[in-house]
Amino acid sequence: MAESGGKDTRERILRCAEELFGQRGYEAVAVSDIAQACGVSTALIYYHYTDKESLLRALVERASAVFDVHTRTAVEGTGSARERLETFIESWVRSADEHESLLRILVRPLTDPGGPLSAELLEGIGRTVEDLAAVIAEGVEGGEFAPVDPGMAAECLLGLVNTRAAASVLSKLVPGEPVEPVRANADFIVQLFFRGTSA
Amino acid sequence: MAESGGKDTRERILRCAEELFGQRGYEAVAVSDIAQACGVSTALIYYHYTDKESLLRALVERASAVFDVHTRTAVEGTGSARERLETFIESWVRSADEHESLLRILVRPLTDPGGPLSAELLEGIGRTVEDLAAVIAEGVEGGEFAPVDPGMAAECLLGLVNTRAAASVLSKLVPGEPVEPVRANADFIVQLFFRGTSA
DNA sequence: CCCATGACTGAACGTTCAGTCAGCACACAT
DNA sequence: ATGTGTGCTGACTGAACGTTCAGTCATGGG
Repeated sequence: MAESGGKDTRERILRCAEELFGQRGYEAVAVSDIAQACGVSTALIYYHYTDKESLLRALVERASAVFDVHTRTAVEGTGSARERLETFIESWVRSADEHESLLRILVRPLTDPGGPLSAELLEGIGRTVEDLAAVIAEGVEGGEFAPVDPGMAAECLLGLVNTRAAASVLSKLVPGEPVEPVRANADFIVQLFFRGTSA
Repeated sequence: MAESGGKDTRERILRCAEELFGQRGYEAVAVSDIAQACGVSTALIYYHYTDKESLLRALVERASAVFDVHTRTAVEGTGSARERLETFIESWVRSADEHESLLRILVRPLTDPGGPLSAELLEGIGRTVEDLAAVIAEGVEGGEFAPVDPGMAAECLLGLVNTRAAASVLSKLVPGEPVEPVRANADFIVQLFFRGTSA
């Protein structure tokens, strides 16, 4: 037992921050909000983290760890380009569902540049696009895909999988919109990306 | 000449706000920033607009006017579902390019719920999705499209066209990313949505 | 028993920012 | 001249927020 409180609350603080940042966005959340949310004084947060921004940075690292895996396995994995992209889509969408707040933190600068860490985050997104583009280019050269522009296709693919996160925002905040099951959504994106809507 | 200054500066203020909100996001922009950007005192902004939020509201109305047209003509227009969706895509992407800041203001709550006006904005996005879904449903019933889920397809379509706005953020902030010409982008989305990437 | 250390708090400080207010300048009508 | 209204400003206020700091409390080793 003993001195367990330390690391423990550090983690609790981070999780509260994750949820609040994900729900309301970085600037809309006061440090005192985070403190209150996990029953702790504001000063304690500064005991464990140097900055408000360093809290965000810790979350971004965690988020990158979760989502970058999928891109890396798509690039380095074996199998056809299509197979690798399919598993990319499935695992990304699943992670998006499990770590909704983290994904929102990652992609936020796309609609809100000028926020904190947006330069780093955009760079990360740029790398993801390039990685996906490489896989798509492989597929095009191998005759698996039509001769599409890999860069554009990669952007669109990322746009599609991230639509998941956006859709969950929508469905939570506008009454009519139903929550789609994760699996159905991933399958839908796979179909749309590879076959389009043609009859 | 005479009292021309009134409406004129009112408009100038709004345009400065549009640019700054679009670039940095609502909360990152101080009212005094807007004032400085168009060479005017802070107090004058409060003379013309009651609130900081009312500035945003004025912009949102303007943005809705620009983008809702495309949805309405897609719903009410004549021609096959596919034709109407194609012109929707083309005109939306063109507007996205011309009114980048406005679009960013419109879609921001997707990655940043909890911001100001996010409820209204999300509702508007929800309506757009429903409208598109209706057109897609028509196409499915008429045998034009495969039997896809119209709601999901509509979400994905909107995700695709808005990827344009995101891409422009990307290309401006990460060095490697090139700016794609508008036309090529629209055509790409049309192809991807209707035919996928199949060879 | 004492002291060092780590976890934690309450109260404050400095700054930033949305919003206010009293008043100036100028045009026009009387 | 004198009033009236519109467009506009500089100086200011109150609140919120990030951040700091002095100090409390429990624990565990010497």
